[in-house]
Amino acid sequence: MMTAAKPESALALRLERLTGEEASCCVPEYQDLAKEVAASAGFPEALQRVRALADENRLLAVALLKRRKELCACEIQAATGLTHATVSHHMAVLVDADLVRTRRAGKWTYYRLAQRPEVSIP
Amino acid sequence: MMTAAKPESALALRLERLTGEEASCCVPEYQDLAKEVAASAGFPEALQRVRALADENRLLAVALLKRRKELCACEIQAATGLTHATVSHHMAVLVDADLVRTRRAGKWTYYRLAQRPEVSIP
DNA sequence: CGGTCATGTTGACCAAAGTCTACATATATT
DNA sequence: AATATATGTAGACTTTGGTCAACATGACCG
Repeated sequence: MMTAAKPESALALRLERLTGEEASCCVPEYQDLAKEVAASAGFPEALQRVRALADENRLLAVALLKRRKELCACEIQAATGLTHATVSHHMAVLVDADLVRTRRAGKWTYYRLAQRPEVSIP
Repeated sequence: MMTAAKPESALALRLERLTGEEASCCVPEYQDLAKEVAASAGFPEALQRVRALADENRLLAVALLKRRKELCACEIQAATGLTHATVSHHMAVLVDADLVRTRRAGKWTYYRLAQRPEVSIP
């Protein structure tokens, strides 16, 4: 189900590395602020959401789901012209980001937008 | 100034390629809908915006700009721990996407959020 | 059951994008 | 002018991530 690993963000590592070096003007202040923001509740979620939308085909999928309430995987495949494997991958990313929900009906898997598919700056 | 080329979207090419082949269920319908949506006014802009935000450091930058009204490049460098070259690159992406504006004051370049830095599903 | 259809999963390939060093430009200061 | 500071640019390197073919799963139907 597309496990989204979070192995110690590169940003956090870089900020850590920077600590103590050349404190030119107001480095520590902005460093602390950055750490605070990056560690805040909404930041990782917001990042995951915008990254999920930052692909032409995934954005198209959610845009289509905004117009048709539900679409099955094969319909999204038809709309995008991708292989079913790629469609499955993309939809998993959207589901992981909680932008899309799934409903299983027999052989078919239907996708629909989550209640609040909004994205915002954290 | 970071020219964002738009060389005949891969999606459009794939949709074109698919036309006429194996019209299984309702392929043409969703194909047409997809083309219509992808070609609509808001789609390319929305895609550019979410892609601009879909990076940890750029999202951090706009999140900081949401708290401090203005930041100069060196402050963003301090906050992210990146080199000034990389910061310059990232901010250019945000400016290109019209999420951030610049103001030049002597040696310093100040960045602030654009009036409507919202992102939405097209 | 055995077969077919719709979908999920895995591994490999490759293009896109982030990052850095080195160099260039611009503004201010002495 | 000459030097220092702040930022932009160009090229190379490296990682990320989109894509597909091949295989696996799961549900329906004869």
